[in-house]
Amino acid sequence: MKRRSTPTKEAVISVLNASNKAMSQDAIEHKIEIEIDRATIYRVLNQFCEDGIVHKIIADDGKQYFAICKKCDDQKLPDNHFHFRCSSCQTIECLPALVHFSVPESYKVERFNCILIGKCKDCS
Amino acid sequence: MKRRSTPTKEAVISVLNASNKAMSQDAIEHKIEIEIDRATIYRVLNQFCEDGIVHKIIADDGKQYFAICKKCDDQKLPDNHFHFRCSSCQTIECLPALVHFSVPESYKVERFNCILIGKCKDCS
DNA sequence: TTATTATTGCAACTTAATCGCAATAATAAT
DNA sequence: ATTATTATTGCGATTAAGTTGCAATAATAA
Repeated sequence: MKRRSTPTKEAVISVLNASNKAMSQDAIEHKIEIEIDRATIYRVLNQFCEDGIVHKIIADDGKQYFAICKKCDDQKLPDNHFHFRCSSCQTIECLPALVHFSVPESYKVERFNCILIGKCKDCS
Repeated sequence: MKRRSTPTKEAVISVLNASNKAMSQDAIEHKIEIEIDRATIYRVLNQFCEDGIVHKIIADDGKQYFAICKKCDDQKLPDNHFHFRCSSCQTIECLPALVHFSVPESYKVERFNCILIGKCKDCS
């Protein structure tokens, strides 16, 4: 499916670019000036994920968060670092720390979703 | 609140003990012989989590999974290891590998939720 | 045996996310 | 420019996970 550039996509990208945090659909919707439907935002975000422009984090609240991470562009995995959720200010951000692990014989790891929860630098 | 022992609690514990995997409320309900309400199972599971008998994992599908992990009884954190979700058989299990990380200055980590996704030993 | 209160089932509710479909609009073709 | 193609959007409905209030039930203490 060929992609088209639309005001919605530009608005979403621009909000994510302006943020150094991962954002939920809800947070993105509130940050955008123009009115965009919830379903549309999800569709656009998921498309960005498919295209590798954005990565999705499932936080320990079970919700989806989306981020443009400048640091991890050149990495093999699109999203190979830890994420941090602050239990005070409820924000989620990418950490520089990469995830390292070893798995038992004959397990194959395709991707991962690793969140640390605690107090961020502004809240501790 | 003092705890009482009930058939529901015994059934849930017994199912989790018999499993070497983490289980969702739904999976637990289907495995139990007697009929138990969804809300009750959640309440019992969350109580077990509070009491440190069971630990809860939020998988990358956003759903809650519960496990009794024999390995991590004596650890400082109740749940300080990686979890693995098999993208073929959809099971989630505790891995022996502990989570190691470093965070930037002045971040305080309280707990974490780390999942690796891929093919388990039976499916690879 | 009775009293206390933790537990349960039921129904209703909340929230996140998805989906089908018709209308709209970005791009390609003429 | 104009038209045709089809990706995108908004709307409404829907699904699914999980929670909550409340009255009835049952485990434990008295």
